[in-house]
Amino acid sequence: MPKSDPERELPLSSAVLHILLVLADGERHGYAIAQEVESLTAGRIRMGPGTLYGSIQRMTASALVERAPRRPRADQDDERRRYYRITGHGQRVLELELQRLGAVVAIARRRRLLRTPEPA
Amino acid sequence: MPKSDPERELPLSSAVLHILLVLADGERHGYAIAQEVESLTAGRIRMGPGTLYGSIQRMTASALVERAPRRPRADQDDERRRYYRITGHGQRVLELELQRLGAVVAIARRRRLLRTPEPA
DNA sequence: CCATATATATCCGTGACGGATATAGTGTCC
DNA sequence: GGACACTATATCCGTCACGGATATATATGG
Repeated sequence: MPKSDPERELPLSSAVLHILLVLADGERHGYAIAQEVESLTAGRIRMGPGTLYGSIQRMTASALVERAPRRPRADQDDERRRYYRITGHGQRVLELELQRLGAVVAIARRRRLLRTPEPA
Repeated sequence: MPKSDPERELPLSSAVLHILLVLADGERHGYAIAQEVESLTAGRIRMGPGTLYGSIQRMTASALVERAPRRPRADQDDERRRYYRITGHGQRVLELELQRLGAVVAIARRRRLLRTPEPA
């Protein structure tokens, strides 16, 4: 049996899913994550500081993400920023969750509950 | 402005989404909903009685679902059952949520985070 | 008849959510 | 230079969803 079954952590909350989705693209600091989630979802998902930093703390504790050494060149850095990256475990959990959601959407399409087709 | 904006109720919890998804197919009683959610999701989503009846209560209070008069022929009925149906409001909320999830899945596919294609 | 499945309901501990608040550096407009 | 908005993180804490435990009762199958 596997040490820690990623399936056990599903389903993810909306906040956790979107944070993982953004971090899967590369390292980000907290505030940048929140901004990118908002633009990525056309403003539908907005995270206040409580949800943002609270979620990051819980996700760090469950090893979905981890602190990353500061990256940008010092001259364009902001000392206050704290960077995070997705872990291998986080990637596995994210993929499982996306598969699960993909299956839900597929069922909805088959039942004609979702008219918009998958865009190319 | 609309009387009650369905977008305001998103994102849905996993339990609420799946209950709506099952009820969109037709009336069901509580226990049947839980069973169908489990089979529909290949056992990935299981609802204990607390989540099931608690969610139904909250969903009734927010008019996503409503009690339905008992339907089956009396000779094959079970008096204990309570049937529920999705409301027009519930249908609108469900469709919006499915569109939102479809967009998330589409983003994941574009980023190669989800390998499985949409099945025909 | 006895166990299991069906069916609903409530209780309640745990914990996520998220607005409010605090702090402080940065940028910009007038 | 002062005001204001934005950037950036963090904690506090009230509210409420979640979900296991428990209770109750009928239906079903061996």
